Amino acid sequence: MKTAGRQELIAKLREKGLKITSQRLAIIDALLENRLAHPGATLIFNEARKKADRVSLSTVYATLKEFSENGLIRQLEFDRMENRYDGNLSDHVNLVCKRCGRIQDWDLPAPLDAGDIRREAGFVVTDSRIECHGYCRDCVGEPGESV
Amino acid sequence: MKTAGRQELIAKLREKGLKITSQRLAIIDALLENRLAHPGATLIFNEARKKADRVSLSTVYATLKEFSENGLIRQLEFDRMENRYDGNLSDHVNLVCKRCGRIQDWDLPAPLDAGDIRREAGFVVTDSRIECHGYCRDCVGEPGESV
DNA sequence: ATACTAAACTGGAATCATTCCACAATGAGG
DNA sequence: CCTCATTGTGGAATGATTCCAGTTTAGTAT
Repeated sequence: MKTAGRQELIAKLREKGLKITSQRLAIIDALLENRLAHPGATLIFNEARKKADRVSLSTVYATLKEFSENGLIRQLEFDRMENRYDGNLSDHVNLVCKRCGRIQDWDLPAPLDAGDIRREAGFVVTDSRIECHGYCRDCVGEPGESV
Repeated sequence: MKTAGRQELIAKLREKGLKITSQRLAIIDALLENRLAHPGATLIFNEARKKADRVSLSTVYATLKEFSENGLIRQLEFDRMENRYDGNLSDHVNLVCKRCGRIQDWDLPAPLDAGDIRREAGFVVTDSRIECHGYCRDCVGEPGESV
Protein backbone atom coordinates (compact mmCIF):
# COMPACT_ATOMS: atom_id res chain seq x y z
CA MET A 1 0.00 0.00 0.00
CA LYS A 2 1.70 3.15 -1.22
CA THR A 3 0.75 5.77 1.31
CA ALA A 4 2.81 8.94 1.50
CA GLY A 5 4.20 9.91 4.92
CA ARG A 6 4.29 13.31 6.61
CA GLN A 7 7.62 14.34 5.09
CA GLU A 8 6.66 13.24 1.59
CA LEU A 9 3.44 15.21 1.72
CA ILE A 10 5.21 18.32 2.97
CA ALA A 11 7.82 17.92 0.26
CA LYS A 12 5.07 17.65 -2.31
CA LEU A 13 3.52 20.89 -1.10
CA ARG A 14 6.87 22.68 -1.50
CA GLU A 15 7.34 21.13 -4.91
CA LYS A 16 3.99 22.52 -6.02
CA GLY A 17 4.76 25.97 -4.60
CA LEU A 18 2.08 25.65 -1.93
CA LYS A 19 2.66 27.20 1.48
CA ILE A 20 3.20 25.17 4.62
CA THR A 21 0.70 26.51 7.13
CA SER A 22 -0.30 25.32 10.58
CA GLN A 23 -3.74 24.42 9.20
CA ARG A 24 -2.30 22.30 6.42
CA LEU A 25 0.02 20.50 8.82
CA ALA A 26 -2.88 19.79 11.15
CA ILE A 27 -4.92 18.43 8.25
CA ILE A 28 -2.02 16.27 7.07
CA ASP A 29 -1.64 14.83 10.55
CA ALA A 30 -5.36 14.19 10.82
CA LEU A 31 -5.28 12.41 7.48
CA LEU A 32 -2.30 10.27 8.40
CA GLU A 33 -3.61 9.29 11.82
CA ASN A 34 -6.91 8.20 10.30
CA ARG A 35 -5.71 6.80 7.03
CA LEU A 36 -7.39 3.44 7.53
CA ALA A 37 -10.76 5.01 8.23
CA HIS A 38 -10.93 6.84 4.90
CA PRO A 39 -12.00 9.93 6.83
CA GLY A 40 -14.48 12.55 5.66
CA ALA A 41 -14.22 16.33 5.93
CA THR A 42 -16.07 16.44 9.26
CA LEU A 43 -13.80 13.93 10.96
CA ILE A 44 -10.71 15.68 9.61
CA PHE A 45 -12.07 19.01 10.78
CA ASN A 46 -12.58 17.69 14.31
CA GLU A 47 -9.17 16.06 14.47
CA ALA A 48 -7.40 19.04 12.96
CA ARG A 49 -8.99 21.34 15.51
CA LYS A 50 -7.25 19.46 18.29
CA LYS A 51 -3.88 20.14 16.66
CA ALA A 52 -4.07 23.68 15.34
CA ASP A 53 -5.28 26.69 17.25
CA ARG A 54 -7.47 27.89 14.42
CA VAL A 55 -8.94 25.82 11.60
CA SER A 56 -12.25 26.44 9.91
CA LEU A 57 -14.43 23.98 8.06
CA SER A 58 -14.10 26.09 4.91
CA THR A 59 -10.35 25.67 5.11
CA VAL A 60 -10.65 21.93 5.55
CA TYR A 61 -12.78 21.70 2.42
CA ALA A 62 -10.48 23.98 0.43
CA THR A 63 -7.40 22.11 1.58
CA LEU A 64 -8.73 18.64 0.86
CA LYS A 65 -9.73 19.83 -2.58
CA GLU A 66 -6.30 21.35 -3.13
CA PHE A 67 -4.59 18.16 -1.95
CA SER A 68 -6.76 16.01 -4.23
CA GLU A 69 -6.05 18.19 -7.24
CA ASN A 70 -2.34 18.02 -6.57
CA GLY A 71 -2.27 14.27 -6.18
CA LEU A 72 -1.49 14.12 -2.47
CA ILE A 73 -4.65 12.22 -1.69
CA ARG A 74 -7.62 10.83 -3.55
CA GLN A 75 -11.19 11.98 -3.12
CA LEU A 76 -13.90 9.34 -2.93
CA GLU A 77 -17.53 10.23 -3.55
CA PHE A 78 -20.47 8.31 -2.18
CA ASP A 79 -24.19 8.54 -2.29
CA ARG A 80 -25.85 10.24 0.64
CA MET A 81 -22.57 10.32 2.55
CA GLU A 82 -19.96 13.01 2.74
CA ASN A 83 -16.91 12.54 0.55
CA ARG A 84 -14.08 10.51 2.00
CA TYR A 85 -10.36 10.82 1.45
CA ASP A 86 -7.89 8.06 0.73
CA GLY A 87 -4.14 8.34 1.17
CA ASN A 88 -3.58 5.11 -0.74
CA LEU A 89 -2.78 6.22 -4.25
CA SER A 90 -1.99 2.85 -5.78
CA ASP A 91 -4.47 0.86 -7.86
CA HIS A 92 -6.81 -0.77 -5.43
CA VAL A 93 -10.42 -1.59 -4.78
CA ASN A 94 -12.52 0.21 -2.15
CA LEU A 95 -14.64 -2.37 -0.37
CA VAL A 96 -17.61 -0.51 1.15
CA CYS A 97 -19.64 -2.37 3.76
CA LYS A 98 -23.37 -1.82 3.35
CA ARG A 99 -24.03 -2.52 7.00
CA CYS A 100 -21.30 -0.82 9.04
CA GLY A 101 -20.14 1.62 6.37
CA ARG A 102 -16.48 0.81 6.90
CA ILE A 103 -14.27 1.07 3.84
CA GLN A 104 -11.35 -1.26 3.43
CA ASP A 105 -8.82 -1.44 0.64
CA TRP A 106 -8.02 -4.47 -1.46
CA ASP A 107 -5.00 -4.44 -3.68
CA LEU A 108 -5.85 -5.19 -7.25
CA PRO A 109 -4.04 -8.23 -8.63
CA ALA A 110 -4.61 -7.36 -12.30
CA PRO A 111 -5.10 -3.63 -12.82
CA LEU A 112 -7.16 -2.34 -15.70
CA ASP A 113 -5.09 -1.95 -18.81
CA ALA A 114 -5.19 1.71 -19.78
CA GLY A 115 -3.59 0.73 -23.09
CA ASP A 116 -6.51 -1.53 -23.94
CA ILE A 117 -9.01 1.17 -23.09
CA ARG A 118 -7.18 3.71 -25.19
CA ARG A 119 -6.88 1.35 -28.11
CA GLU A 120 -10.43 0.01 -28.03
CA ALA A 121 -12.45 2.99 -26.80
CA GLY A 122 -10.18 5.89 -27.75
CA PHE A 123 -10.36 7.10 -24.17
CA VAL A 124 -7.27 8.23 -22.28
CA VAL A 125 -7.51 7.29 -18.62
CA THR A 126 -5.86 9.62 -16.13
CA ASP A 127 -7.40 8.27 -12.95
CA SER A 128 -9.54 5.34 -12.00
CA ARG A 129 -11.49 4.10 -9.09
CA ILE A 130 -13.09 0.79 -8.28
CA GLU A 131 -15.78 0.50 -5.67
CA CYS A 132 -17.35 -2.72 -4.45
CA HIS A 133 -20.35 -2.81 -2.18
CA GLY A 134 -21.26 -5.73 -0.01
CA TYR A 135 -20.62 -7.05 3.47
CA CYS A 136 -17.36 -7.08 5.38
CA ARG A 137 -16.11 -10.03 7.42
CA ASP A 138 -17.73 -8.74 10.61
CA CYS A 139 -21.10 -7.99 9.09
CA VAL A 140 -21.65 -10.82 6.66
CA GLY A 141 -23.21 -13.15 9.24
CA GLU A 142 -25.27 -10.55 11.04
CA PRO A 143 -29.05 -10.41 10.73
CA GLY A 144 -30.96 -7.18 10.03
CA GLU A 145 -30.54 -4.52 7.45
CA SER A 146 -29.61 -1.47 9.50
CA VAL A 147 -26.84 0.81 8.33
CA MET B 1 -24.55 -4.51 -23.34
CA LYS B 2 -27.38 -5.93 -21.29
CA THR B 3 -29.96 -3.19 -21.14
CA ALA B 4 -33.51 -4.11 -20.19
CA GLY B 5 -36.27 -3.00 -22.55
CA ARG B 6 -39.64 -1.45 -21.76
CA GLN B 7 -41.46 -4.75 -21.37
CA GLU B 8 -38.77 -6.27 -19.18
CA LEU B 9 -38.79 -3.29 -16.87
CA ILE B 10 -42.56 -3.36 -16.57
CA ALA B 11 -42.45 -7.08 -15.92
CA LYS B 12 -39.88 -6.52 -13.21
CA LEU B 13 -42.16 -3.97 -11.53
CA ARG B 14 -45.00 -6.49 -11.48
CA GLU B 15 -42.70 -9.17 -10.20
CA LYS B 16 -41.70 -6.97 -7.26
CA GLY B 17 -45.30 -6.04 -6.51
CA LEU B 18 -44.82 -2.42 -7.53
CA LYS B 19 -47.66 -0.55 -9.19
CA ILE B 20 -47.60 0.49 -12.82
CA THR B 21 -48.42 4.19 -12.83
CA SER B 22 -48.37 6.76 -15.59
CA GLN B 23 -45.48 8.48 -13.84
CA ARG B 24 -43.42 5.31 -13.71
CA LEU B 25 -44.06 4.58 -17.36
CA ALA B 26 -43.01 8.10 -18.30
CA ILE B 27 -39.83 7.71 -16.27
CA ILE B 28 -39.08 4.35 -17.87
CA ASP B 29 -39.49 5.83 -21.32
CA ALA B 30 -37.32 8.80 -20.43
CA LEU B 31 -34.65 6.41 -19.18
CA LEU B 32 -34.78 4.23 -22.27
CA GLU B 33 -34.71 7.11 -24.73
CA ASN B 34 -31.66 8.59 -23.04
CA ARG B 35 -29.89 5.45 -22.03
CA LEU B 36 -26.62 6.39 -23.70
CA ALA B 37 -26.48 9.74 -21.97
CA HIS B 38 -26.54 8.25 -18.47
CA PRO B 39 -29.20 10.82 -17.58
CA GLY B 40 -29.58 12.57 -14.24
CA ALA B 41 -32.78 13.24 -12.27
CA THR B 42 -33.28 16.67 -13.81
CA LEU B 43 -33.08 15.45 -17.39
CA ILE B 44 -35.40 12.55 -16.61
CA PHE B 45 -37.81 14.93 -14.92
CA ASN B 46 -37.93 17.19 -17.97
CA GLU B 47 -38.36 14.29 -20.39
CA ALA B 48 -40.95 12.56 -18.24
CA ARG B 49 -42.98 15.76 -18.04
CA LYS B 50 -43.46 15.69 -21.79
CA LYS B 51 -44.97 12.22 -21.57
CA ALA B 52 -47.13 12.21 -18.45
CA ASP B 53 -49.64 14.87 -17.54
CA ARG B 54 -48.43 15.09 -14.00
CA VAL B 55 -45.00 14.21 -12.64
CA SER B 56 -43.21 15.92 -9.80
CA LEU B 57 -39.51 16.08 -9.12
CA SER B 58 -40.08 14.35 -5.78
CA THR B 59 -41.63 11.46 -7.63
CA VAL B 60 -38.73 11.25 -10.05
CA TYR B 61 -36.29 11.01 -7.16
CA ALA B 62 -38.38 8.47 -5.30
CA THR B 63 -38.87 6.41 -8.43
CA LEU B 64 -35.23 6.37 -9.47
CA LYS B 65 -34.32 5.32 -5.96
CA GLU B 66 -36.96 2.60 -6.01
CA PHE B 67 -35.75 1.36 -9.39
CA SER B 68 -32.14 1.31 -8.22
CA GLU B 69 -32.99 -0.61 -5.10
CA ASN B 70 -34.92 -3.15 -7.11
CA GLY B 71 -32.17 -3.68 -9.64
CA LEU B 72 -33.90 -2.12 -12.63
CA ILE B 73 -31.18 0.46 -13.08
CA ARG B 74 -27.92 1.40 -11.44
CA GLN B 75 -27.27 4.69 -9.67
CA LEU B 76 -23.96 6.40 -10.32
CA GLU B 77 -22.66 9.04 -7.94
CA PHE B 78 -20.26 11.78 -8.92
CA ASP B 79 -18.59 14.67 -7.25
CA ARG B 80 -20.26 18.05 -7.70
CA MET B 81 -22.71 16.62 -10.24
CA GLU B 82 -26.13 15.20 -9.77
CA ASN B 83 -26.40 11.43 -9.70
CA ARG B 84 -26.72 9.70 -13.03
CA TYR B 85 -28.57 6.52 -13.90
CA ASP B 86 -27.33 3.64 -15.98
CA GLY B 87 -29.52 0.99 -17.57
CA ASN B 88 -26.50 -1.17 -18.36
CA LEU B 89 -26.44 -3.70 -15.56
CA SER B 90 -23.58 -5.85 -16.78
CA ASP B 91 -20.00 -5.51 -15.52
CA HIS B 92 -18.53 -2.56 -17.30
CA VAL B 93 -16.38 0.49 -16.83
CA ASN B 94 -17.80 4.03 -16.83
CA LEU B 95 -15.45 6.25 -18.77
CA VAL B 96 -16.05 9.83 -17.59
CA CYS B 97 -14.59 12.60 -19.73
CA LYS B 98 -13.05 15.38 -17.67
CA ARG B 99 -13.61 17.93 -20.38
CA CYS B 100 -17.04 17.33 -21.87
CA GLY B 101 -18.50 15.30 -19.00
CA ARG B 102 -19.85 12.61 -21.30
CA ILE B 103 -19.96 9.12 -19.83
CA GLN B 104 -19.39 6.14 -22.08
CA ASP B 105 -19.37 2.47 -21.22
CA TRP B 106 -16.58 0.02 -21.84
CA ASP B 107 -17.24 -3.64 -21.43
CA LEU B 108 -14.87 -5.23 -19.00
CA PRO B 109 -12.82 -8.07 -20.46
CA ALA B 110 -11.76 -9.58 -17.13
CA PRO B 111 -14.23 -8.82 -14.37
CA LEU B 112 -13.14 -8.64 -10.78
CA ASP B 113 -13.21 -12.05 -9.20
CA ALA B 114 -15.67 -11.87 -6.31
CA GLY B 115 -14.39 -15.26 -5.18
CA ASP B 116 -10.87 -13.91 -4.75
CA ILE B 117 -12.10 -10.93 -2.80
CA ARG B 118 -14.14 -13.11 -0.52
CA ARG B 119 -11.30 -15.52 0.05
CA GLU B 120 -8.59 -12.94 0.58
CA ALA B 121 -10.41 -10.06 2.22
CA GLY B 122 -13.41 -11.83 3.75
CA PHE B 123 -15.67 -9.36 1.98
CA VAL B 124 -18.80 -10.46 0.13
CA VAL B 125 -19.38 -8.30 -2.94
CA THR B 126 -22.97 -7.65 -3.96
CA ASP B 127 -22.39 -4.82 -6.40
CA SER B 128 -19.42 -3.15 -7.97
CA ARG B 129 -18.61 -0.14 -10.03
CA ILE B 130 -15.56 0.97 -11.93
CA GLU B 131 -15.06 4.56 -12.89
CA CYS B 132 -12.25 5.87 -15.04
CA HIS B 133 -11.60 9.56 -15.52
CA GLY B 134 -9.72 10.99 -18.44
CA TYR B 135 -10.34 12.30 -21.92
CA CYS B 136 -12.64 10.88 -24.55
CA ARG B 137 -11.73 10.54 -28.21
CA ASP B 138 -13.18 13.93 -29.07
CA CYS B 139 -11.54 15.81 -26.23
CA VAL B 140 -8.10 14.25 -25.99
CA GLY B 141 -6.48 16.54 -28.55
CA GLU B 142 -8.21 19.72 -27.47
CA PRO B 143 -6.34 22.46 -25.67
CA GLY B 144 -7.65 24.20 -22.55
CA GLU B 145 -8.97 22.86 -19.32
CA SER B 146 -12.62 23.92 -19.35
CA VAL B 147 -15.29 21.49 -18.28
C1' DA C 1 -68.77 -2.32 -12.34
C1' DT C 2 -67.87 -0.20 -7.43
C1' DA C 3 -65.69 0.29 -3.26
C1' DC C 4 -61.65 0.01 -0.55
C1' DT C 5 -56.99 0.46 0.89
C1' DA C 6 -52.21 0.38 0.63
C1' DA C 7 -49.06 2.29 -2.34
C1' DA C 8 -47.91 6.43 -5.04
C1' DC C 9 -47.89 11.17 -5.95
C1' DT C 10 -47.52 16.16 -4.81
C1' DG C 11 -45.18 20.46 -3.82
C1' DG C 12 -43.25 23.08 -0.56
C1' DA C 13 -40.28 23.03 3.26
C1' DA C 14 -36.17 21.08 5.38
C1' DT C 15 -31.56 19.03 5.20
C1' DC C 16 -26.86 18.89 4.61
C1' DA C 17 -22.52 18.66 2.31
C1' DT C 18 -20.10 21.81 -0.14
C1' DT C 19 -18.88 26.31 -2.20
C1' DC C 20 -18.70 31.25 -2.37
C1' DC C 21 -17.49 35.73 -0.79
C1' DA C 22 -15.45 39.84 1.17
C1' DC C 23 -12.33 40.70 4.45
C1' DA C 24 -8.43 39.47 7.75
C1' DA C 25 -4.23 36.95 8.67
C1' DT C 26 0.24 35.10 7.49
C1' DG C 27 4.28 32.50 5.18
C1' DA C 28 8.33 33.19 2.69
C1' DG C 29 11.13 35.65 -0.59
C1' DG C 30 13.58 40.00 -1.04
C1' DC D 1 11.41 42.95 8.91
C1' DC D 2 8.54 44.40 4.76
C1' DT D 3 5.52 43.21 1.33
C1' DC D 4 1.99 40.93 -0.89
C1' DA D 5 0.26 36.91 -2.98
C1' DT D 6 -1.51 33.10 -0.90
C1' DT D 7 -4.26 31.26 2.61
C1' DG D 8 -7.68 31.30 6.27
C1' DT D 9 -12.29 32.80 8.24
C1' DG D 10 -17.17 32.46 9.13
C1' DG D 11 -21.41 33.38 7.60
C1' DA D 12 -24.32 33.32 3.75
C1' DA D 13 -25.62 30.96 -0.56
C1' DT D 14 -26.18 26.86 -3.37
C1' DG D 15 -28.09 22.83 -5.07
C1' DA D 16 -29.11 18.10 -5.06
C1' DT D 17 -31.84 15.21 -2.40
C1' DT D 18 -35.15 13.94 1.24
C1' DC D 19 -39.03 14.61 4.20
C1' DC D 20 -43.77 15.38 5.29
C1' DA D 21 -48.80 15.83 5.60
C1' DG D 22 -52.28 15.67 2.69
C1' DT D 23 -54.33 13.94 -1.85
C1' DT D 24 -54.77 10.72 -5.60
C1' DT D 25 -54.89 6.23 -7.69
C1' DA D 26 -53.82 1.19 -9.10
C1' DG D 27 -55.29 -3.07 -8.34
C1' DT D 28 -57.89 -6.24 -5.61
C1' DA D 29 -61.98 -7.68 -3.34
C1' DT D 30 -66.98 -7.14 -3.18
